[in-house]
Order: sequence, then structure tokens, then C-alpha cells
Amino acid sequence: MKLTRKVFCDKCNHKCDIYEAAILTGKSFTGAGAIQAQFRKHEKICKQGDNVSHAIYLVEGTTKLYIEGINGHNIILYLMKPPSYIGLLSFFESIHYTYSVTAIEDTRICMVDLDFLKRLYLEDHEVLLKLNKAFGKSVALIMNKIICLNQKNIRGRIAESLIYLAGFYGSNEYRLSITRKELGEMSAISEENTVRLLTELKNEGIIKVDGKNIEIMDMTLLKKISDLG
Amino acid sequence: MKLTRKVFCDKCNHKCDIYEAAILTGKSFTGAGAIQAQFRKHEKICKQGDNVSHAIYLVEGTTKLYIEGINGHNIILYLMKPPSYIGLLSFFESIHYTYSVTAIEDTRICMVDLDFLKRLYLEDHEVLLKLNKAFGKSVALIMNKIICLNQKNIRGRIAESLIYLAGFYGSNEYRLSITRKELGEMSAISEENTVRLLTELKNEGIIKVDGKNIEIMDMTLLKKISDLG
DNA sequence: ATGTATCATTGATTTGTATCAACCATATAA
DNA sequence: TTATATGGTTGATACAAATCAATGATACAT
Repeated sequence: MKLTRKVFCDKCNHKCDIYEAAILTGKSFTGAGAIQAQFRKHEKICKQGDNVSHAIYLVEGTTKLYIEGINGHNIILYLMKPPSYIGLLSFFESIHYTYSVTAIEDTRICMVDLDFLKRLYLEDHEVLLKLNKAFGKSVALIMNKIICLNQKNIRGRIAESLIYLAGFYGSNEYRLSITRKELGEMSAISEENTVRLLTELKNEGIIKVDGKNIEIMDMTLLKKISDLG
Repeated sequence: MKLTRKVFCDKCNHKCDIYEAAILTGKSFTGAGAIQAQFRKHEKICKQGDNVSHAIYLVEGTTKLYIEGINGHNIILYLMKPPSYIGLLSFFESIHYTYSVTAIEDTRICMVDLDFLKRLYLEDHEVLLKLNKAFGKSVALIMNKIICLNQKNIRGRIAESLIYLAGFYGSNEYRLSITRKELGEMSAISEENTVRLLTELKNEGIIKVDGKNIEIMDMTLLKKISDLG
């Protein structure tokens, strides 16, 4: 593998440490067509409709991946934490992003030049299989989302989102890194109804809510609510 | 390329003519891990949840690709006509189908063994790029669908479906190969409201409806209805 | 310390859309 | 030939969820 081009981060001017590319390939090598960048909370990492020039890889922080809909009405498909490929779904069509990604925490990313990545996967098919696998996972998620949003009532939808978040944070007790409005956007519910449902579930003793802190008290019941929709 | 395994169709016992695999690769070669099968109208070609063992390629006929939702309530993502890869979206995750495909006309398909296809794309990267491209296109379509179904009213949704069908059939005047119920499933509308909307648009002179025959009279207006949602 | 934006909450009202019910037309099977 | 299923249509009704409106809480900037 003779990929020796050294590059520097265009934002912070730090040399990219390449370990992200190493993760991508499963190999270690020196020098790569990769640059590093940082984003602060609320900053947009990639924008729906923009040209895709890099494969973006999340190194640190949390982001939301969402579709920008009609008059500022978004749908959040999922949250992302490292390690994950941000630019993935669009990499394969390699024209325009079909979604946007915004940092919900301060974030560090690694941008791998698409041409470079193509060379990578021509030389190493493992890269490709990894990408494919992650890709397929996203698609499965999206399919489920379509059904959820269209066929469950708002109670079932928010239950599903709360369960998803428990998985995302790795615990039934977590501190939300998103606002009520965003929780609504995950479930295609208005902000007001999102709040109402949270207090409703709280009053039923299914969850505990204290500001941003959520605790799922009765996961079995919550799952049932999600399933019956 | 030494892919010489000859196979026969498991349904009709005819030898597969391999031209589909040739299309897949852009090359012609003799013998392949591909079998051919036929399906009649209403027959299911692949089923959501089933194992993915072959890449399925549509050779003749028309199919619908849909997600099976809660209590028999489906959402049709799009229709397919040849040439197109049916098993595509799930090939990359290569575990289970995340959707179902059913013939809406008598259909002929070619099933390419996944292991065979993997060998193909290890040997020829063009195959992969083609698959990726088609894949990306599907994803773009799905993203749009999510927004459409969630943020447009039923009038905007059916307008979008009618426009989509015009593109699919290649003319503003076409004969529906799907029922009213299925037209509704394309737009996540109940069958009853689908019918109501069709007659409504007819009475407004925007479309002509005569049984299965649809003609879009005022495409500009229909587009506006679709856009304003 | 005061103003301003963001975020959260609750109640009242409206409306879009599904559902229910009945009926007709046509094709297919017994 | 009469059944029986499938597809299409229309009207009346019910309800889920968005929207509107008002208000409080918290954080942030000047």
C-alpha cells in the first residue's frame, strides 16, 4: 500500500493522525488522503443537497443524521457516536447528500478523500465489506423507521424512540443530548405532543423524567406500547 | 474469468441464458452461478425477513417493492421494471430482506448466487460501482419517500404518486398496473380516500380517469399540488 | 442586573384522515 | 347458473394529532 500523501486539517491546521483511516482499513499505514476537522454544537457537518467529496468518519462527539423536509420540518433518522461513518449512505451514489448531519455535541471528524477511499477499496476488499455491512444496517434502520412513522400512533412512536435512545446511550437511565423538539423530530411528533407524552408516561410510572434525565422504569411495558403502536 | 458452473432454472428447468449476469458484469462469459425463475401475477418473489441467498435481477415483467408493516398494512416504496436489481438493498447487508417484492405482472427473474456475485465483484470492480450507483439511487428515493409520506397531506402525496407513475410508464397517459388499494399503499392513503382524491382531481380537470386508465391533463398544476403538499 | 433567545409546558381548538357501512361492478369458481 | 371473491365508489362519523396561544424556566449576552 503506497498511500503516502500527507495532509493537514483545513480548520485547526493539525496534522491528521491517520488512525481513522487505519480503522477504516483495519491496517496501519503512514500518510493518507485524510483531513481532520472539528465542529461545535449546532454546527452542520454536511448538508442535504451538497456535493459529496469526502467520506466522513466520526471520531469524537455526537451527531444527528436527519432529512430536511418541507418548511424547516426535519426528520431525524438516527443519532451517531464514534466510531461511525457519517457520509456513508451518500458515498455510494457519490453525487449529493440525501440528508444532513449536525453536531449535537462538540465533534471531531475525519474526512477521507473519496478518490483515496476508492483506491483503498480497490486494494483491500475488507474495507468494502465493512462499508457494505454498515450501509446495510442503515438501510434496515430506515425501513423500520418508515413503518414506525407511518403506522404507529404517537405513543408507540415515542416509546420506540425512548427505547432506541436507551440502546444508543447504553443504559435505561440516560441524559438526553437532544431537546424535546428533536425528540419529536425523531418520532415525527410535534414538540408539544412530545412533552405531553413524556409527562403521560411519567404519570403512568413507566419512565422517570427530570429535565434532560430520563429513566425507563418499566421497559417491558414500554416495549409493549412500542409494539402495539 | 473462470466461472463455468452451469445451472438450470429450478422452476421451469430451462437453462439460464446468462445474459443477465452479462449485464451485471458488462462482459459476456459462458456459464454462471445464475438461475432463472418465473413468477405469476400476485406471487411473492422475495419476502421481508427471509434469508438473502441470491441477488435477484428482474428480466421481464413488473414488480412492486414494499415494506410489510403492522397488521397487513403495507407501504409500496416503488415499482420496478427491467432491467433492475431486485435484491439490491438487502444484498449489502446480506442477512435478511428488509422488504418484500411481489409480481404485479407475470415476471421472469434471474437469481445470481451471492457467492458467485462476490467473486464477480472481486474480479471486476465495475460491477461494484454499478451496484453502488443503483443502490444510492434507491436510497435517494427512499429519503424522499419518508419526507413525502410524513410531511405532505394526502392530496400532495397522491399527486406525487401520479407523477411518479407517469415517469415509470414513460408517459402522461398510462394504464395502471396496480389497484386503487395499491395506489393508496404507494402514498400511505386508505383505499377510500385514494378513490375520493382521484375523482376530486378528475372533477377539477387535472387528470382524466377511466377505470385503470389515467391521463394527466395539467402536469404543471399537479406538480404544484405535489410540491405544496 | 437586565434583556433576549432557547427550551419546556399546559390547555383549547381545529382539521385532516382513517374507519365504518353500504353498495355496485366485474371476474372467477363451483 | 348461481355463488363468491376482488376491485371500486360514496357518504357519514369518529378521532388522533397538529396547531394556536399563553406562560414559565433557564441560559446567555450586554
